[in-house]
Amino acid sequence: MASISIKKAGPIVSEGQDDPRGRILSAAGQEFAEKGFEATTIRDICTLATVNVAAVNYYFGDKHRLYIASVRHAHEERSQQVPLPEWVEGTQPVKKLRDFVGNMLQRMLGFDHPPWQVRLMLREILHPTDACRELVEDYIRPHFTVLCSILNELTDGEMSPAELRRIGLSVVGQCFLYRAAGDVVGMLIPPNEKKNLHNPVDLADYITSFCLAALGKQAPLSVEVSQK
Amino acid sequence: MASISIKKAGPIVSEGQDDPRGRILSAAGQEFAEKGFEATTIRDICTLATVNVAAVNYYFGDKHRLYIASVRHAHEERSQQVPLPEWVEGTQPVKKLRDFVGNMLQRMLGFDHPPWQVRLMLREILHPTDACRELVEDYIRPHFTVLCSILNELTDGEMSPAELRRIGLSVVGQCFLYRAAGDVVGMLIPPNEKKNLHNPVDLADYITSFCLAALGKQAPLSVEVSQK
DNA sequence: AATGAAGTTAAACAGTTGTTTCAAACGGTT
DNA sequence: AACCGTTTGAAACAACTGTTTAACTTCATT
Repeated sequence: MASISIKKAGPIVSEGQDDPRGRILSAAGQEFAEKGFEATTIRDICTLATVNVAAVNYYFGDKHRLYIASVRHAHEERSQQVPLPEWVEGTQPVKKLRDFVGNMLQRMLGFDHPPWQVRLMLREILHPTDACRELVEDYIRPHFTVLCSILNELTDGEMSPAELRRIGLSVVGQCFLYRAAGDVVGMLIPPNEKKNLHNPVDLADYITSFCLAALGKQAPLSVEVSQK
Repeated sequence: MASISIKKAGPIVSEGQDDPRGRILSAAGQEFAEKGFEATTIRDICTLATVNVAAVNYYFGDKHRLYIASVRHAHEERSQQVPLPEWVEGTQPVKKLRDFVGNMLQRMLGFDHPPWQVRLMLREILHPTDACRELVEDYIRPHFTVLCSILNELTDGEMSPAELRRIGLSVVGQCFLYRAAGDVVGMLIPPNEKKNLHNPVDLADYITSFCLAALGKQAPLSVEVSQK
């Protein structure tokens, strides 16, 4: 009746080929990332996962709880795929900032095709649902906190937490645009320019320079760039 | 049979209360902006517009063409609602940049509740469909071109078009984050901080300062801010 | 071998979807 | 009034949706 027992993932789950729950989770993530919650059908997911339609209800209860679980699955996987860089004691904050920006772009844009995990998280950021709070607390906030502490080092503790957060958002915003509005950005700039400049490495160098210059930790862009 | 005559809007359409086509367009825009294409039903739209379900097919052919039309309608309306500022001959480029950023934030964030037009366009930017190309060419590119020309003035023509575009994207990105990821930003910062700092005026001042400092047209942030 | 829980299946359910049909109502012109 | 193209209306259509049912298999434990 009211008590439906739903199979939960144990602490250690072997996500091999004979793990229906894992296959559903992976298939659901890809479909949800591609088409969104409403446009994705349980039948599509189950076809991709090669399981019966009833399996979703059996393992997750319903479509909504499957979505929640797939978002969690996505950011857990992505945390492992692209972990935060670790710095040795005494690393220059300038280098830390450059590493962090490069890491963030790597995580957001990926090497070639952005993995579905990021696209799914992006959907949740843009149009938050129940899955958003956990995503923010477990994934986004920790990263943002690291960024703010780097900026705090960089400015020798001269700035208030509020100012640090605002600067942090400027850093994130510049990266975020390429991830969220990448298609439109690609339409605004010439194709060859996109190939030459819009790769994780050059973008990270540029965005870091832009921010360092704004903070007075490096010569302004207009001077430096115009001289080269 | 194959030739279905669809009522097209003439050059001048009175969008009064007795204009079913206009009512459908407006209702569709709001619904699409709120829920997206798939999750929005024709019946919802027609109920909101107080017309019969058959009216959508009569005036627009099908749901997809209604969507295309409503995106066009959205950016046409928004262009009139928040036109680009006009500057008198000899206006300082610094002021132009500040005006432009303020204008962009106004357009993106709105005064209080962001109008549905912007949210609909945002959806198209994030997950482009057929309606995107027209949106970019008629709405986004003209604005971006103005921004780049302001940056060109500001840097005394020292920078290449490619560099100007990249800096332009830095400006846009900082604004875009608050619009696209506003909910998550709101979760990352304390509530009172959001009220105090995250309004169009203060944000425009800050973002402009950040960019001017990066370009060496103003003292760096860390010095200026830490002294006040 | 018998048991019973766990897993899987095809089929069906009730509700909603976009779209179409066709008759009625409208509004101007003859 | 009679005509006509244009617009509206309620109802129906077939297809698809998430979800459930109940029969079936699998397989370790007794």
